[in-house]
Amino acid sequence: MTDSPFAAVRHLDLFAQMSDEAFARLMRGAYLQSFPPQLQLITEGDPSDFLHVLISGRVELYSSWDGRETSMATVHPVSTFILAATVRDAPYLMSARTVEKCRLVLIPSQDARAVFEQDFGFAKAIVTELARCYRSTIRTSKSLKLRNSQERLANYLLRQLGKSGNRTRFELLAEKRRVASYLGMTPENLSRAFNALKAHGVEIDGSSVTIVDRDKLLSFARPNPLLDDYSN
Amino acid sequence: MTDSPFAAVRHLDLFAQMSDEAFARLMRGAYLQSFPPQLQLITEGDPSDFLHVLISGRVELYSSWDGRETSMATVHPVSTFILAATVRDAPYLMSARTVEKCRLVLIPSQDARAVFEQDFGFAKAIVTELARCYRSTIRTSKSLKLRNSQERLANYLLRQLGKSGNRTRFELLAEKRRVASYLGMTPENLSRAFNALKAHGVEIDGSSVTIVDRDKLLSFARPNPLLDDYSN
DNA sequence: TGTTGGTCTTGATAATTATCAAGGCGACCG
DNA sequence: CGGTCGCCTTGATAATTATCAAGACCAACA
Repeated sequence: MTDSPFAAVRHLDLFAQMSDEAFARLMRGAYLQSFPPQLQLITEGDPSDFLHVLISGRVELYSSWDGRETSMATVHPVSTFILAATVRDAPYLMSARTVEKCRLVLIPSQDARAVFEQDFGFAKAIVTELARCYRSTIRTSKSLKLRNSQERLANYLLRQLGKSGNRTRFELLAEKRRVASYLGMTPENLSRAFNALKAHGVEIDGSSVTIVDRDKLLSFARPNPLLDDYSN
Repeated sequence: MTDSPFAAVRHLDLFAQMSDEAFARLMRGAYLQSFPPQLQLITEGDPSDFLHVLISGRVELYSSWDGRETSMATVHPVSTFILAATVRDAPYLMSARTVEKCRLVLIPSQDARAVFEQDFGFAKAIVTELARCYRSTIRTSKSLKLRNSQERLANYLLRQLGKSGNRTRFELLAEKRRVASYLGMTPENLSRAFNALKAHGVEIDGSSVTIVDRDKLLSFARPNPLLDDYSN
């Protein structure tokens, strides 16, 4: 086990402000593990045994009820997930599965809680991170309630456009069925929504999206920082 | 200005763990204010000037986009709202209006942030509170994506039933149009959903709800702690 | 006591979204 | 190279939800 994955953890905002001693205590029981694609890491409802830090690969968070399933988020490296369940010592609210081959650092939840009780810097960083997650989820909820599926897709594409550095052409970072579920619709509906957006300056070829007319898309999507700016 | 509202603030989980000194510093610039019904307290997008503590009355949190509006939550005393915006020093994501006559303690956000930086107890309490809010919002989002409107209403009624101490008859604590918006539907649709639930053991008379057959409602609603138990 | 304004309900209709079925396409693999 | 599998798309249809319009009800109030 090399030192580098732990260095990557250390550089995360969540762990950067804590003392070396507290970080060492946190990592004492932590370990790095690799997982194959499509492996279920977490089952919702289970007790939160580990704080997960994704080092490489992608992880999908999803939830189920009564045989239905919905994609809640995709986690990209390097970041943590299920922080809230860990600090509350409560069951996971979402399941997690690897999308591709992944490396994760697993930190025993009781260690995370113990260090949280002792290290002020860690506690402060957790506040910042949880506030960010909370606000992000509020935005998701607003988007679901205030917009129809075409509008959600249009704004999703604009956000992806921003993340890709405003190159007019970019790749969807997940399969369409996953994107559909994330946006709260069926794959069929997503397909038709893409067709509808052709009239608003969007071209799609496989997983490659081209924003032909950004202004036209903007005037249709009406993005709003209170729904679409996930940075704060 | 009597001392009692500040005592009520002190007893909130969020403020109970901090030092007397830190609490005093926090309250130095705080003040109690009364507001009439239907008054807009906060406009989404505005900078977060004050951490709000509701002492009496009810406050509705809501959001708008493109002329549409949706109810996000109803705040009951004694509790805080817009904590996340305050700690992140970010714009409010939701607007707030009084439902009835309200008394609020307003704590300058910069004081809250300053004390948060200094007082470990306060920081820890914020973590707990934010994690609770975050998980609550995740549940809302899951409910919106995994359930149709009748199922959302059925489970909402079961939650209200629990809150009322399982008395079979209880009052809706908000106008139906507000409940409808909170649950992500129109008032007309809510009205029809209530009619549909008659077949599953629910009787409605004005704002008074009677659960005639709890088991029948349970078998229709299929409540799940991962969606409906807002306590942790 | 009549008026007024709001909410709630109901019916009719439209829009949105989901479901079902079939076929196309591409990747992977024997 | 042919076959198989999964994903995506399209069409047809159904279910869900929203919109529009009208009327009932109720509380506040002059």
